[in-house]
Amino acid sequence: MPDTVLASRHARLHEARCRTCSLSSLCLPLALELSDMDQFDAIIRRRAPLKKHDALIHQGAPFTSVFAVRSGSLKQVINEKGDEQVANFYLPSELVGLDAIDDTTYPGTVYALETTTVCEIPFDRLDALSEKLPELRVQLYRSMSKELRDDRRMLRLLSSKAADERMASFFTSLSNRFRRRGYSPYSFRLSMSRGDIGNYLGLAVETVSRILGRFQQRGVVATAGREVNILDMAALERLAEGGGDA
Amino acid sequence: MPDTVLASRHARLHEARCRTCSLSSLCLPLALELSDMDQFDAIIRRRAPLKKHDALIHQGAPFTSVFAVRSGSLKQVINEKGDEQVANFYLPSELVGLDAIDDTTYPGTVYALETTTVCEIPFDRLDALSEKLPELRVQLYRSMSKELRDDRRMLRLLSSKAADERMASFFTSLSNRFRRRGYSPYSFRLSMSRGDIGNYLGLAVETVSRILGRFQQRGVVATAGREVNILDMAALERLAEGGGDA
DNA sequence: CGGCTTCTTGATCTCGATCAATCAGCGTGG
DNA sequence: CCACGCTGATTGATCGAGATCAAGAAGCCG
Repeated sequence: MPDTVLASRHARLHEARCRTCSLSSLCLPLALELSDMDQFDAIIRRRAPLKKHDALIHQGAPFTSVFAVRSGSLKQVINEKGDEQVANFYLPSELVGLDAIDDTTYPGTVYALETTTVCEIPFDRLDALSEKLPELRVQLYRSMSKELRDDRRMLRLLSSKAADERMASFFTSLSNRFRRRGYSPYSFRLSMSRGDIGNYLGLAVETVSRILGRFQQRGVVATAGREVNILDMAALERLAEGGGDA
Repeated sequence: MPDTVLASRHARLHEARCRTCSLSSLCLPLALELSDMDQFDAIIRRRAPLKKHDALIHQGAPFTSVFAVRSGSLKQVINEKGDEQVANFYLPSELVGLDAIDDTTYPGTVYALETTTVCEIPFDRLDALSEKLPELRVQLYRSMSKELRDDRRMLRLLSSKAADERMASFFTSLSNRFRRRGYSPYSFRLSMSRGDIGNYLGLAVETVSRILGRFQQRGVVATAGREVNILDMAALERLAEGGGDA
């Protein structure tokens, strides 16, 4: 193994510490003191970056760890008898694998949508450490609770909203998540395909396309390929909340 | 306050101990030793039974406790601008309120569907106790994880299944939950109205009715009012899994 | 440049929503 | 105890949003 590789890996490992991670204020160690953060840091396993289409987790594999997204993005796909269903997207600072704790296997395959790096957090170590660090424990409860709440939002979306409300909602959700991470909430690039979006929202690809067209006509959201520009955030939010017309 | 009331309350409080509760093997203290169970017992607050239509939790109220259902059943209703959406049903041994930990208010109103008793578990006490009892902590993680997983199942249902698959899925889910609790998985009484079911599954009441009629014709499920008889479980499960024809 | 996949646009068809009417329970009060 | 009224459930008729089928257009990479 050439020196340069070793050197760059060392650099990566070094920078991959929570203390220096720009996401630490959004991620699990959010509420920890510096000294506690070092303890947390010590249980984290660094991972080589995933390439697009690589699987981080295989459906049915035994649960061992949760993963924090460091950069890039992922999708969770649940396969039931050949029928594939996109169940979730994960952006930086979000935790992957919390839905596997219960029955000890991962319920879906998680693919990288682009080049993606994650921090692996072995769950037994995390649990043990959460015994000593109440702030960590609470943060873990909160992360799971937040995911529950988001899922309920999604349930509401799917069971009672029309196609354009779903799309609007999808964009406002992404927009908010980018905003929290310090990126522009108005202009971003989708890492998932139209197919993924449609599958996730319970819509046909063609419908996704058509609705994007309509949004563009109405001057609400402009899309060019995977580039998204939100032109009228207020209108978009009105749409998302079921305000049939905007 | 007359003696009889005091006496009966005392009796209720006495019997309402995890150690003697028939649900303890399904509920939070599931993995606890007897001595630990007493500690757990000590933080639980007993509650007077709820009558049908009573609200256990009001949407937006500050989060303080989770509740374990002891008998009866509940529904969670999320109200967004006058639009009501049934987000969940809770049966005995299930935990209510886990989705409120994150942002410190309850996201929906929880109504009793019939006479219902619950155990109130103040969350700060629970968290503190979970520091000492690793089994309790793990059980709490597992409960949340299970709910996450169930929600994902539901998402899949709503985003990609047809009306009769949803109904079939709803029945198999209920059936399994009754089975785990030692009741007949083939014959039970619905505590929720057709309206609630339709709202929950994203279907119109009329559609629910029609599908029940179809199930009955085909000899899969017989319903008489709120009484349900599953006649052909295999066919029902095939239907639920998207086997279009049964 | 060809051979992919992904995306868009158009035409048709279907499932389930909606509207409307009747029916069955069921608690209330005369 | 029964008639009344109310809510919940069933059944029928119609309509529309979105799926599906079909065909191009536009990226994208070897």
